[in-house]
Amino acid sequence: MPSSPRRITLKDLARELGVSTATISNAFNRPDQLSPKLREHILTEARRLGYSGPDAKARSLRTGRSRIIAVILAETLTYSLNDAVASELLAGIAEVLDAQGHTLLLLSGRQNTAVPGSSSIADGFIIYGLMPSLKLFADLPAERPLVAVDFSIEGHAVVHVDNEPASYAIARHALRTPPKRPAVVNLRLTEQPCNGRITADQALLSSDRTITRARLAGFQRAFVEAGIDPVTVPMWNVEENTFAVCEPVIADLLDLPDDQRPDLLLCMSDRIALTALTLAEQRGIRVPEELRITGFDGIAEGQYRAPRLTTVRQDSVEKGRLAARMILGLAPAESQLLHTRLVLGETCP
Amino acid sequence: MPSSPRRITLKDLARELGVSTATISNAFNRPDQLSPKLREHILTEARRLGYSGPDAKARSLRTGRSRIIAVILAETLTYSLNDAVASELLAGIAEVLDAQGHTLLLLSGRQNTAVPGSSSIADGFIIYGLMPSLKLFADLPAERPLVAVDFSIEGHAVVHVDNEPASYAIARHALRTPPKRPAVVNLRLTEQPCNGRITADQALLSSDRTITRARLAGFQRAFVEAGIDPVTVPMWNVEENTFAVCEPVIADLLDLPDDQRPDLLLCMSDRIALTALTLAEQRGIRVPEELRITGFDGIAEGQYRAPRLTTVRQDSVEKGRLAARMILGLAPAESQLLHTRLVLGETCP
DNA sequence: CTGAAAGCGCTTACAG
DNA sequence: CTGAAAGCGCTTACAG
Repeated sequence: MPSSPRRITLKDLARELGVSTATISNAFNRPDQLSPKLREHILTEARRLGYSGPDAKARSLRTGRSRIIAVILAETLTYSLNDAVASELLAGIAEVLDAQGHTLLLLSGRQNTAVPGSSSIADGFIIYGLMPSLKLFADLPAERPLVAVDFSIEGHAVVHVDNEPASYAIARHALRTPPKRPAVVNLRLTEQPCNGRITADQALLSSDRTITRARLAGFQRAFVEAGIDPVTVPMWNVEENTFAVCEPVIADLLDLPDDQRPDLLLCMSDRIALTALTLAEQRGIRVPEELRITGFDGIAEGQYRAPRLTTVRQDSVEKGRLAARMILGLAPAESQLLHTRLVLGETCP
Repeated sequence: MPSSPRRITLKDLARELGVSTATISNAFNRPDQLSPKLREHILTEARRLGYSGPDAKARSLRTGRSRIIAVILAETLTYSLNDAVASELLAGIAEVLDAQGHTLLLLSGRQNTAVPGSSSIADGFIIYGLMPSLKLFADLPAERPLVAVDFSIEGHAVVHVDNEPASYAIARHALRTPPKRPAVVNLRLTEQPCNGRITADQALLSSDRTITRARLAGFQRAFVEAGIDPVTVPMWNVEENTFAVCEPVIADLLDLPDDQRPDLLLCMSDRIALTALTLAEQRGIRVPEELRITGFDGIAEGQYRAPRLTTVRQDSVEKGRLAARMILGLAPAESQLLHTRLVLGETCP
């Protein structure tokens, strides 16, 4: 019995205890296949000899299942992990996976060099946000389940929210008090990167490329209904949903001369709206008296402050739970449209 | 050539192309082992036949390495993903792993039933925060690298920050303006769960159980130095670093009669401090005139607002990067103490 | 540069 | 309830 530094295997343990490998395997995986007494003996001895259960790599090869679900995020992991909406989604996914004895593998469609290699380990895939290229999908094992969140992939179930009606609803609410100078701050909506004012010659992404196009459509429907020609409403665009990237755009906008500065800002995300709120406070611009602001998402940070953000709440946690249930086969893999809720805060009463 | 629904394997591909399996494997893994021309042919045909590269499960079993690093979080995944400090840590870890072609598996030491089973797939482990039980470690493969973050495990490298000196520094700064009624709001520091005022008979966790004990020690050193007996400083405790859990505790504290309400709050986290700031604003208590507040962590949310939080900045992203480098063998597996930085905002000038 | 063969550590019908 | 055996899909010395 040479005590090699090598890790003990199921086979070693079987030999040691004088039983077959099947019995050891059953002790760990199918308690009903052997007497409780023998099972107890095996588990005790296993612990004593330093065997901590069947190796996951071998098991997954043998069974074809790893109990790992991969989430592929359109953005970098660094960005996604610090984004409240993506974090909520992940939390919802993790909640369900965990309860079902599965684990979460995080991949990024943006920077990741490991996707082609590592992805085949996962039992299923949840894809969040638009991928920079569709080539990625070609590398995913076609026979494994795949659910998309917040965008559509031909032939797969999608979980998304009612972006257009939600945007329409919040814009209609805001326009009930007629603004003098309404403006829209878009999130990554231009064909070419643009962090600032959108000029007339810039092409916008189509709605199959980004959900923010649907949000703009909702705003514009409300403008038309309120008798405002959408073409006359100035628009800004933000390339990334972070304070650092929003800040110069919002500063640019708030630093316009008083008679040009917008008095209503329809923002496509809470992050944009919160940035506007902070910069307005710093400049002594009173919210909502001189500037009304609306957001989108309903993240905690916008509600756990004073004044609270007027926004649209989308339940990203529930989006995550739903996607995870679909992947695990606990819910039918049918596209689901989640509804949102108008949240009236003090930034646009 | 029956086109089975089964996924094509390396072996199938070898047979199809009339070469050996070794050659196919080399085409994907060791380009230098075959002619570029043959390799190109193989890769092209592979794509045509729907073979997207060697199966990760089989590869990991064969090589013993999965290119997966597991992060085990002390809290639930739901909590951790929504906590700014944990998210920053994860972002730092992900950044390094990604650059090195590795991926991130998220596990929770708190709720996870899958840890025992799934953990053996990972090449290494990063453990964040104190585990509820040390039994967990017994199930981790002993021969794989393990790095702890923010707490110590016998025999393993640790990445942590200078909690005591940092807390001392910010308390000393705050006490430079003598407070009438200073108070401390602790984070999970009592032996028994306590969400509210800490009474004299309550035992506190020892410093090998929680980093917040070191933070309290730093505060108390500054109190003594300022001629204030720490025993006379009232303390509150918060069980979870979320707005929802902090809110009742802070409300309790702010709703004391004016002559008992603290005028200086040393908080052990930015989340606690931000909750205090929000509730103070809602009550019309002026910060910093009537109430000065300090935090700990330096999260973005505390700086991207007005007034900005006076706090201690710890670079959690760098903590994550460092831990990941150690796990991958890019940095020596030696314990590292990171330094923090005092950040003077407007909540305690 | 290529091929035949062993084996990574399991699970699972199947026969007893 | 237990045991012998096949095989999951690869990678890697090794011989040629």
